[in-house]
Amino acid sequence: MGGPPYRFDRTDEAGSLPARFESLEAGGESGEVVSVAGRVMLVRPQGRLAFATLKDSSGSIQLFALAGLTADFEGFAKLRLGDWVGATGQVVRTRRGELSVQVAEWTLLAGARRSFGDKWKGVTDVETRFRQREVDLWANDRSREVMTARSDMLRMLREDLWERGFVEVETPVLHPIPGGALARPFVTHHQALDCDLYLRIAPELYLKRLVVGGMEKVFEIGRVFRNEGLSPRHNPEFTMLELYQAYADYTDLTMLVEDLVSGLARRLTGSSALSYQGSCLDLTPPWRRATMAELVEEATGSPASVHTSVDELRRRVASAGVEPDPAWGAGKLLLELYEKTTEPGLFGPVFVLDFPAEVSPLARRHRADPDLVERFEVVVAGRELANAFSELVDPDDQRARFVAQARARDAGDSEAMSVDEEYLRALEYGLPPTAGLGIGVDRLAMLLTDTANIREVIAFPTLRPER
RNA sequence: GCGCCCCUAGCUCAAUCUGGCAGAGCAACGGACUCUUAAUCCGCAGGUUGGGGGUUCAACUCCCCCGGGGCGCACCA
Repeated sequence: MGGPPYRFDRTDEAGSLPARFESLEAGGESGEVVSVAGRVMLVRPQGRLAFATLKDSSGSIQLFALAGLTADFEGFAKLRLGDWVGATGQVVRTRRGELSVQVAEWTLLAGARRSFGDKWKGVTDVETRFRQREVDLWANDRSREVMTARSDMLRMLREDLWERGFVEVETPVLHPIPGGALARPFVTHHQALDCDLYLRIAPELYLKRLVVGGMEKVFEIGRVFRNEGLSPRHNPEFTMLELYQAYADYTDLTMLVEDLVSGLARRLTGSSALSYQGSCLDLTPPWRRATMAELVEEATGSPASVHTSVDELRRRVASAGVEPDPAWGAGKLLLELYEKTTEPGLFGPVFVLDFPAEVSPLARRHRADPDLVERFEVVVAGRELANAFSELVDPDDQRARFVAQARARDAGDSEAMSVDEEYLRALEYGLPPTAGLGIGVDRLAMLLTDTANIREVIAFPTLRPER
């Protein structure tokens, strides 16, 4: 059979050569033969000499071909940008000081029929970059760096959690009832079972069932799907880290979040104080802790809580520019007030503590105030990064919260939850005191790679299909 | 979903404001060149200006519809 070879024996990565041959002088020959492989990024044919820049995933190296020395020199001089080449030869340094592989033998590993072509500007068109990520990754080093950083981040996250005794699990993506978050799901259909299934909006309920079963520390890093709009901070499918720890409450998780995130920043960027989109972001613990009520008062100048009169809350929500729904209680009104007046001004890192029970159907009531729950959101760089709470363990209270959600759902709230009997049955077996945490992994990757658009950290972000 | 902006050669961009022959660099193709570094030089080719309709003697340019994209708003992580 013809065509390109089925394999190629590479001895060295391009990026490893400069350090190894640091002492080689200009015009010098090392006497060492290496084989390298990669993509041709530039070609500089020059009569009976030719230079090419070869790039692999570790870096670049110059190939140096000579008519009298290189097999099929004519073919080499005709390489096109984008061709994949394997080359073998002695490592030399040219007279001008460029470390090179002096090509004796070479082979075309894959020809590029298409090339993006511009050596200087590469590919900048956003649509091309995300629709044809293969071209983006080839043309833009930065894109590969971001992908690699994301992988490093995930590895470190897992290592951290394993060291702390957490067990990684996988739970269903296809859910008979979407639960664990307030969001509109994607619907699909199973032919053999002849029933609709929903792509998960959160793994939460299944993970807590594992805790019921005795798995005291579990986590899952997985894709979740929400049928909502796209934005620079929202992709319909995104990656969530959720973890559950028995015998712990939400205060324990504040410390865990601080440690995890600042530790990642330090190991990935070298410092727990980093620069994000031109702003200084210091993730060194401890982070500020403040209740939602305190923050609203701070931002608006007058006190507000779930115990403020509904009339006053309604008035203040209206003056913040939101038409209050008559069905909203004090809790929902306070959350609206917070989201409109306070959250936009937060940069963080800050723990926003103690949410209204009304808007938190899976969280346990606050030990000091039954109208609140023990829940926090983490705001970092002006956006929500994580959400956590002491888990609701009482099956009767959970049923009541589900029923309230179902009523809202019947009243037209497409993001409200349904009553999940399977989950209630699990709770009846006994869920020990447990704290649970969710972190938006893509947003964490954005922070750590200093990228402004969630699409930068997702290899193939959701786009409208080409027609 | 609503508002504003963008779409010109394979890539990066001019020409659009003020309607008057669609251009350049890179890539590609042909050629020259024995140390280049975005090599250089000579030559050649490359377009239904996102699609459709309208106004006009004349439309990349002005108007309308459609498609795709970006940002903002809304919702969320």
